[in-house]
Amino acid sequence: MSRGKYATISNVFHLFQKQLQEALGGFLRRHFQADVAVQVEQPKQASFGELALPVAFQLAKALKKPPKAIAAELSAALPRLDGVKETEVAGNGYLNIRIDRGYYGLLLLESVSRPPEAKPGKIVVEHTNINPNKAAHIGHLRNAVLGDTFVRMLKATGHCVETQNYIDNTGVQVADVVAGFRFLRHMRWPEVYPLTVQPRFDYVCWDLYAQTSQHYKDNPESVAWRQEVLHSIESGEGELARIGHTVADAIVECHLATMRRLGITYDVLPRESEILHLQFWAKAFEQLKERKAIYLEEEGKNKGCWVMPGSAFSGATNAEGEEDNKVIVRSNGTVTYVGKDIAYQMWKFGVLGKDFHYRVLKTYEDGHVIWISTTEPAPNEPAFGHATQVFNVIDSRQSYLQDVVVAGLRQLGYPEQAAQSVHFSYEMVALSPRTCVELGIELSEEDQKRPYVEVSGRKGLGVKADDLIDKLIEAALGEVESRHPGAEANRQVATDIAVGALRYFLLKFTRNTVIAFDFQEALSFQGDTGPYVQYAAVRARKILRNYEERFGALPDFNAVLTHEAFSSCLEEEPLWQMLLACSKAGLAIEAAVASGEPSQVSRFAFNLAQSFSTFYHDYPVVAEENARKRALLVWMTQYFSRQLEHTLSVLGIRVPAYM
RNA sequence: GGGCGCGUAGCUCAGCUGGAUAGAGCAUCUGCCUUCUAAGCAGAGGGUCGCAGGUUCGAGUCCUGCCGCGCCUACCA
Repeated sequence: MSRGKYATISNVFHLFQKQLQEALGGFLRRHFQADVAVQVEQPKQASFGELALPVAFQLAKALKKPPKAIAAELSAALPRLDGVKETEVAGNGYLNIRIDRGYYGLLLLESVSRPPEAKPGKIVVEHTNINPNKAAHIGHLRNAVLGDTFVRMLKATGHCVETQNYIDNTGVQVADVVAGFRFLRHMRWPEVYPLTVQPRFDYVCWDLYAQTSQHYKDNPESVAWRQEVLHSIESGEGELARIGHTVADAIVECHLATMRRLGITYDVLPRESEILHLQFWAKAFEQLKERKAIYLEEEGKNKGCWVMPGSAFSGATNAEGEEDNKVIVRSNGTVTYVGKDIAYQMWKFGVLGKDFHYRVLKTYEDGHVIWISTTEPAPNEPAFGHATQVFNVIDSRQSYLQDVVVAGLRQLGYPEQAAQSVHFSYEMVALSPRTCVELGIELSEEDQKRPYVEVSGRKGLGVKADDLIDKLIEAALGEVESRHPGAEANRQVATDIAVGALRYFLLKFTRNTVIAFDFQEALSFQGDTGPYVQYAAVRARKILRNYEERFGALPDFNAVLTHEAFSSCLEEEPLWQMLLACSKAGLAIEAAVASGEPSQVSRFAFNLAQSFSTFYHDYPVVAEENARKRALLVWMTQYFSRQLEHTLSVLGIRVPAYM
């Protein structure tokens, strides 16, 4: 739980825009007695100026005048505003504003980068949440990368964030793998344990889980194994429970290692086993009954179950046109997953009236500590939870269940917590038919016609995360080797590129787009990709290095870059456009946080990189003969470098040492 | 049946609270490596924004109805 380490970003454009809005708002009140919120847009075309005000359209109705006339009147009456060079009426009534480039350049030069203003409250983001019974696949990666990036975005904008990764170590999926070891492979704990300390134990379980699922399908009576394992795990006694814990703990380690490769980590891992043993559910059950959020069904198909009425969470009706109630406690007295999830969500907000204990699971070289829940108190335990807002990163297929959880909070009398519970949903990652063929997956005729095929852990159908990362590293290594044969850091560079490519690939789609995963696309390092953006960052650094080698040091920018210098140099449109784009980094990240859409950040990074690539091609910096212009170019390179690298750090993408 | 989402260039996707001539990447074609690395740059072709109505100064964007596709709708998670 921490504020960002992202110390700095220059957010001048945002501030400039705000000032302008305020000045204009004041003017409108005085001049037209009109109290309107001044909207500011980005003009469609750069030639229209830097800011477009549709204010005349807003006023047209009230003033009963055509927008164009109002815009003209406004333009004429408007007092001089700091940093505004001129205003212009365009289109059907837009008031376009051209920024004084010299003024703006100085503003950027003098702007002190400072940490974002600390926002009040505490945000809990829960992501990853992979069942600890098999290797992670690309679907899990989308979850983790989205969650991790959103965490970075929040920290970069000054929020206090705690990252949780919930571990369902007592569930059906773990039970099935345990059943596989014990009953299918007839192994006892002493035989299972050595496997768990082998590398890629998660791959062993991947196959075993698929095998067990298939066995259930062929021998339905063997599903009884699952019950036996679950009972053992729940009581915490017996060999099955022991195998279960050993397996789950080992797989969690595998998952943490996989995510670590992508720069993803967590603050705390709350486990299902502690929710069970600390009786979180009993506490929630009390409250749910007491506040009449659920009731005991006395007839019908749900007889003997405690259910939440369908009216509480949706207007959905079933095939018979009746409202669908949701079973929270089964007729045999056991609680469903949703029930436990309600208790967990209450805990996140600190309204359950119970808490975990914690111990340190591991400490990384950089000092980062991951805590894990325990049942026993320990000295100097940190406090987790007690959030003011909670984001649950969970795929959109579970929106129904998330609705039930939120309804639970509302019915319990926690309307604010309900309102602050956000299902940060995203669509699944499927496989393109072409990739299925590559993987040797046989497709039915039906599936061949579809644009994508759903992955299935149960069937062992999917692309394992570590395989994909390995494949990306190999591909990147090939490219790096061809450019820098035998160079020392090639392995590290290839890894940075692979991770950049993967994270970018998973982030470039908006959340509600189904990704049809395709190897060819994911392995591409050209165009709209992570490596393209990294390449721009690498080139910018190289220019700065070359400049220092050639001239000893960077120029004294404050001395050389005057208003006049900026004014004349920034007459050149491409230079101005790039500078302007760079100055919008902070705005882009804030907008992306507001809309909850990490893809906006990756798109911004790409556009910025494009803008620099053109600059790189058109303006040889070090070779520039005019000293003043050379200073401006190298300053711009430095400014770009800072802004892009900040944006990349928010995306969790590293800048390789070379490319 | 109901809930949610999607349908934009050959393919994969952007398009913020309605705004100016609908944008990228890939693929195709044409140029550019004795110049800070060509994982790059410049350019060309390619569109009835699923269909039909409506709302208004203005609709890819909002509303209604269709058509097609996906996911969800378990005493599984």
